[in-house]
Amino acid sequence: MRELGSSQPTAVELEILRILWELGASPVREIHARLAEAKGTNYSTTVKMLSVMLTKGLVKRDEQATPHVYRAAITRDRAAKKLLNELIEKVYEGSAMSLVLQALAGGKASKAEILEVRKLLDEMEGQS
Amino acid sequence: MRELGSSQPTAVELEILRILWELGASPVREIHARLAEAKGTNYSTTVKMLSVMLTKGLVKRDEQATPHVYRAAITRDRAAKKLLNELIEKVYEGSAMSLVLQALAGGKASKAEILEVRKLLDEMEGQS
DNA sequence: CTAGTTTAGCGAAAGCTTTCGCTACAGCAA
DNA sequence: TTGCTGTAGCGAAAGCTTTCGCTAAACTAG
Repeated sequence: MRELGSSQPTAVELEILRILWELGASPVREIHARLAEAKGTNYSTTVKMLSVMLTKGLVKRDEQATPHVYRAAITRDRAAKKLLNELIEKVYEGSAMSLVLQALAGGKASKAEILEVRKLLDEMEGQS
Repeated sequence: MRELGSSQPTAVELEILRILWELGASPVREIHARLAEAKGTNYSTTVKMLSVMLTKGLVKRDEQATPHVYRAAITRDRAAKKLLNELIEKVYEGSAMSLVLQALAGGKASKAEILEVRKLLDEMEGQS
């Protein structure tokens, strides 16, 4: 019962994705440097993780280049949306707004950001 | 490097929490009925999961009552906030608004919900 | 070419989560 | 009491993620 090409990234996988989103396409060495900095893990571990992620379709690699270059197979925004939907589904059974309210109630939004949200709300109301 | 009493709920744990949030405090039998319906797992599994969750502090139980009654140790909103913060941290390194925009852009909000968000935004601006 | 370094990968170990078999005890029924 | 049903729990198996040792191939310097 596994959906094709849709595994959710696990903890370490997400950590690697974040590095790739930040650095852009990179060779293992660079990715490892960042990962080791945060977690002190072995080079082999990084290589293995990337190979696992390749199998799962979470990253792609250019084998032409030497050393091989890896890049994220999904954008940060798409990943966020996926994880978010999962979260909404799991915790609130589908009510996105409940979650949004939670996030907003967290309170750290700047005026500029609030304005941006308002703008989006306007658009949404205009459409519906 | 484990924070005391702060394990994040795993997949099945979250499923059980959701059942508890819905039903309120319940005996194993009830929880199991729901869980089995969704996943077809064994009664023993449910009991074990609850005992694991008890150890982790995710649920509490009244042992006076027979059969024992379990209830969630955190509210739905607190759990959501925790998971959300984790998500924000992992994916956007702290910018809650980026994520909120993602959620809103999902688009399924009703007018009533949008209004509610506006109200909250008003309050926030009033305070700052 | 040769030795040393970097890159790639496999397979297995370690560590969680999830699953269940088997045991035991409590309460109720005959 | 004896047997039956519902409840509780332990310990180990199964399954996934994460880790690394060891091997080998590719590249670089001398």
